[in-house]
Amino acid sequence: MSLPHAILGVLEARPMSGYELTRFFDSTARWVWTAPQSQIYPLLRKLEADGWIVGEEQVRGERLRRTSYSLTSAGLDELGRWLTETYAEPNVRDGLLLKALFFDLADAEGASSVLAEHVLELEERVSQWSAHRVALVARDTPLLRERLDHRPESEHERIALLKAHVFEYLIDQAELRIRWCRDTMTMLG
Amino acid sequence: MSLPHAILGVLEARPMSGYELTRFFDSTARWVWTAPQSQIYPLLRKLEADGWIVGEEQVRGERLRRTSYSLTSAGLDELGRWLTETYAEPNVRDGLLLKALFFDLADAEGASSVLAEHVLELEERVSQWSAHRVALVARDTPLLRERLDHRPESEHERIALLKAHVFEYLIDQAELRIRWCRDTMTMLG
DNA sequence: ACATACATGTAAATGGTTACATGATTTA
DNA sequence: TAAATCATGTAACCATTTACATGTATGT
Repeated sequence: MSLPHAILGVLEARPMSGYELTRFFDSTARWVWTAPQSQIYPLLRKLEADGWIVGEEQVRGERLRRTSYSLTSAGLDELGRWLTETYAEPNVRDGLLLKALFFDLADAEGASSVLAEHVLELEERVSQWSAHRVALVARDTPLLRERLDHRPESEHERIALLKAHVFEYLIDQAELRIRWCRDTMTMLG
Repeated sequence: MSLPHAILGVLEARPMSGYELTRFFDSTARWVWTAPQSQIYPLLRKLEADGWIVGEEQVRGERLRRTSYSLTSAGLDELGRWLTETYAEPNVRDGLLLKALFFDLADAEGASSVLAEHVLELEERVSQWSAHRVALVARDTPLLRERLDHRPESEHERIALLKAHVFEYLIDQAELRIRWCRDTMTMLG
C-alpha cells in the first residue's frame, strides 16, 4: 500500500537498481518499512509504466546488464501528493497484546518468558534505531548526504532533524513497550 | 495469523455463533483485533475440523438455524500452548512514519494537516479505550462477567487487572503518538 | 409494509512472505 | 576453484479487505 511511495522517496535521494533497493529495504530501511525482492522488481516495472520512474539499462562486464531507476518529475509530484493525502490509521492488530489479553489462561512462567524474550528483541531494535538517529543528526548516512547534495544548504538542518525525529518516536515507543512488558511481568507474579 | 487464537480466546468466555463473533470483532474486540465476517465463517469450519471447537446446530423459528460454537478441551490446550509460544514481532510498517520521513519534500501546511487529522483519530480511539479500561477494572463488561462466572473468585481481581492493563498500554501508546505528532507539527513550522 | 437485525455464505482483489530458479562477476 | 555477491525473475501461498448474494425473523 505504501511501498510504491517508499520507493519513490528513496529514489529521490539518487537513482538505484532493483538490487540496490532490495538491499536497502533489507538493511537500513528495514527499520521503517521492509520489502522482499519479489515485491520490488515487479513494482519497479509498474512504477515505470505509470511514468513515475525511468529505468536506464547499464552494461556491466560482458553480458551483465542492470537497470538503474530514477525519479521523474511526475514521480516527485506524485510523492508530494501522497505525502499530504489523509493518512488512514489501520486497525489495531497486535499479536502480543492479544496474547496478553488471555495471559490469565496461561502458565505464568511461560507468559513471563514470552515477555522477557520480547523485551530483548525490542532492546535490540532500540539500539539500532538509536545509532541511526545519531547518524542522521550528524548528517552522516550515505543516503542523507546524497539527498542534501541537491537541496539548498539552508534546509539541511531542518531535513536532518525531521528524519531523526522519526527515529526518536520509534525509540520512545519501544521503550514504552518495554516498560509495559516489565509491568506485566510483575503483575503475572 | 492470530485470528484463530483470538477466536478460541473469545469462545473461552462462552459459546457463540459466527454472527455473534462477527459482531464482537466489529465492536468491542475491534480495539484489539478486527476481522470481517468473510474471514470468520470459513475459519470456524476449519477450527471445528481441527477439533478445537464444536458447533451445535440450534433451531430458531421455523426454518432458521444457527450454529453455536464452543471451545473443546483440545481447543483450550491449544490456546495455552499458543500463549506461551514465542512472539515474533513483525517488521515495522508504519505508514505515518513513512510519510513523516519525507515530509521535507511536502508542503508544510499539507503535512501539518495530515498530522492534525491523525491526532483527532487517535483521540477518538483513546476515549474508547479509556471507557473500556474503566469497565474492565469495574468487572463490568458482558463478556468478562461470563468469563469470571466459571473462574474461582480469588482470581477475579488478577484477571480483570491483567486485561485492563492491555488497554492502559493502548492508551499510553496513543498518547505518546499524539505528543509526537504535535512536536512534528511544531518542527514543520 | 418496511426497515432493521439475524444468519450464513462465496468471489475477487490486494499486499505480503517464502521459496525456487538462473546465471554472471568478484574475491579469497 | 569455490564461495560470496551481484542481478533479476517467477510461483505458490497466506492473511486481509471489499463486495456481492440470499433469505428469515422481528419490531415499528
